[in-house]
Amino acid sequence: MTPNSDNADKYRVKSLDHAIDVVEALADGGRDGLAVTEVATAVGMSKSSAYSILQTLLRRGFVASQGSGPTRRYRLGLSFAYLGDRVTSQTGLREVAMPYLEELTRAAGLTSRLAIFDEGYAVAIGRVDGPGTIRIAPFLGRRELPHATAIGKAMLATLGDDEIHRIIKSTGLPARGPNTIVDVDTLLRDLRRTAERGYAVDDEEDTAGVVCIGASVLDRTGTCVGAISVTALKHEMRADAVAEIGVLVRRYADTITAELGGR
Amino acid sequence: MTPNSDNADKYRVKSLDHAIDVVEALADGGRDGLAVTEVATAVGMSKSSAYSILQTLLRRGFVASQGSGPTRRYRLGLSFAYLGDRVTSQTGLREVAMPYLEELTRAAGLTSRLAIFDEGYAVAIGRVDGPGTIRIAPFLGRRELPHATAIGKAMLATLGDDEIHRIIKSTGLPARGPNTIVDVDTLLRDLRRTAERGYAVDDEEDTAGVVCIGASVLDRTGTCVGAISVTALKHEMRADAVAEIGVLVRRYADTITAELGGR
DNA sequence: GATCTTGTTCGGTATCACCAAACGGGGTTA
DNA sequence: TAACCCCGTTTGGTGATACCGAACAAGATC
Repeated sequence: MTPNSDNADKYRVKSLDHAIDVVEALADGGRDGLAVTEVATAVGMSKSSAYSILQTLLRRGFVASQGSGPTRRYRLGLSFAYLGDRVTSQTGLREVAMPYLEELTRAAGLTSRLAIFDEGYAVAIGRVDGPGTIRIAPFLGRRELPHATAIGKAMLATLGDDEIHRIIKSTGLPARGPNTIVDVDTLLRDLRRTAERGYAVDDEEDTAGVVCIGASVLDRTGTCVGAISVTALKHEMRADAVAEIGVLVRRYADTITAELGGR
Repeated sequence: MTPNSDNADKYRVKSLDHAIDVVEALADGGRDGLAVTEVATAVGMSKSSAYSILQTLLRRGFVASQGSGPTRRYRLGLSFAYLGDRVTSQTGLREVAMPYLEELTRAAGLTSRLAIFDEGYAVAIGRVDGPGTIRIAPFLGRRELPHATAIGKAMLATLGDDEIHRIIKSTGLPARGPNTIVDVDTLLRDLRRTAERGYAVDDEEDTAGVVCIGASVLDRTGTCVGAISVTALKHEMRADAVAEIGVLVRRYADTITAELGGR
C-alpha cells in the first residue's frame, strides 16, 4: 500500500522525471557546471544513479562535460540549443516577427520581445536587446504571469470575459511588483482600457523600476497568437513618452498582424 | 546471455534513452505535431509506453499538446526554449557578441552567425537574419563539419597541426558541397592561408550556391572560443567583394576579441 | 447513425533503475 | 616528494517499475 496514493504518479515514468530533475539542476548550475556529487545531492539521489543519467544524456548531447577524473564537471549540452531553436521556430510567428522586432528596437532604442500564449501564461520566444548598457536579461521560454506583464495583458485584452476568468482562476493574481494588479475588477478595467487604446502598460507591476509596453498580434482568423513589447527602466522614461511609444508598438504589432494575413 | 554484449549499454538508462527518442521524433514532427500512435511507430515502441513518456514530459513542459481525444497531437514544449536560451547564454560569449553581430549584419547586408567549438564540430549559438528575402535558415545548435564551413575553418586555423589532425581524424573529411576539401594537405594549405589573411572562405564547400566568410574570436588567453561568419548566395556576390567582406568580418571578430580581453 | 480510427486505461512480468560500498587516480598539503 | 584526502567511476544485487498486449471509450467520417 502506497503511503499517499494520489493519482499524480499515473502514467509517470519515474526515471525520466529524475532525469528532468538533473537537467533542471544543471540549468541552475551556472557557467562552470556541476560535479556528479553536486548533482546527486541537488536532486536527492545516489551518486551512481546521477552518474548513469549524466552518461546517457552525455551520449545524446543533452549535457556536455569538461575536465576528467575528480575535476570533471557537467553542464547542459547544445542539443537543447537545437531543440529550443526548433520550438521557437515551429510556430512560424517568430520568422515573420523578428525583422520587425529589430526595427522596433532600433526605432524605440529599447529591448523588445515577442511572446505567445502557453497554458494561460505569456512565454517569450524572441528578443532583440537594445543599445542601453542596462541589460534586463529576460530569458526566453520562461512562463510569465499574464496579469502582471504588458505582454500578458495585451493578449488577455483580446479575449472575452469568460476566457479571462478561466485563465486568472488557474494562474491567480499574485503580487510581483509594487503596482501589481491583485483585484479582478481593477484588472478587467485595465484590460478594457488596453483594448481601447491598443496597447498595454506594465508600470512596475512585475518588477520594481521597470516599465513595459505591449501590443497584441492576431492571425488571419482574428484570434490572438502572441504579443510584442518593449522594456525600459522607469527613471529613464518620461511620463509623456509612454503614449508615444505605445502607439509605436501598436503600429509594429499591426504590421506583423497584416503580414500574417490578419486585419 | 545478451545477443551482442558490447559495452554500449554501460551506464545507459534505457527509459531515458527512449524518452530522448520521443523528443527527437517530435522535433522532426513538423508544425502540427505527432499523434501518440505516430510517435510510437516512429521510435518503435508500444502505444502505451509512448503515452506514459509523453504524459511525463507534458507535466514538465517539455511537450505541449493540442486537441483532445482521437485528435490530440503532441509537439515540443517551451521548456526547450527556456533551456536552449540558457545554454547559448551560458558561455557568456553570446551576450558580448550579439550586438556586434547585429552591426555586422547591418553593415554587410547579410545574415551573420556566431558559433563555438563542440567536440571538434562547429555549433551556431547565435544568428541575426539579413534583410534579403532569401532565408537561408541555419538552425542553431546543430553540429556542422569543421572542414566544410567558414566558421569551422576559421576556428581550425587557430590550432596547431597535431590538434587539427586529431579533430579531422574523428570528424573525417566527407564531401558536402561541390567544392568540399576532401584532402588533408589541401585543407592544411587552406588553413594556413586563412591564418595569414585573417578570414576563412567557404566557396560552395558545404552547400551549392552558398558562400560563407568567417573569422575567429579569441579569449584573453589567446585560445579560440568561437567564430563569426556571414552567409551569402554566390550569384549575388561579386568576386572582388569577398576580400572586402572578409576584412569587415575580421574587424568585427577583432572587436569582439578585444571586448573579451583578448589581444 | 453505424463504423472505423485513435487516444486512454489496466494488469502482469521480465527487466532494469536505484542504492551502498568498494576502487583508483589526481590534487593538495606538509 | 610522499602521504593523505577527496571525488569520479565501477560493480553486484534486488525491489521497484517500464514495457507490452489487450480491452475500453470517445470523436471523426461517411
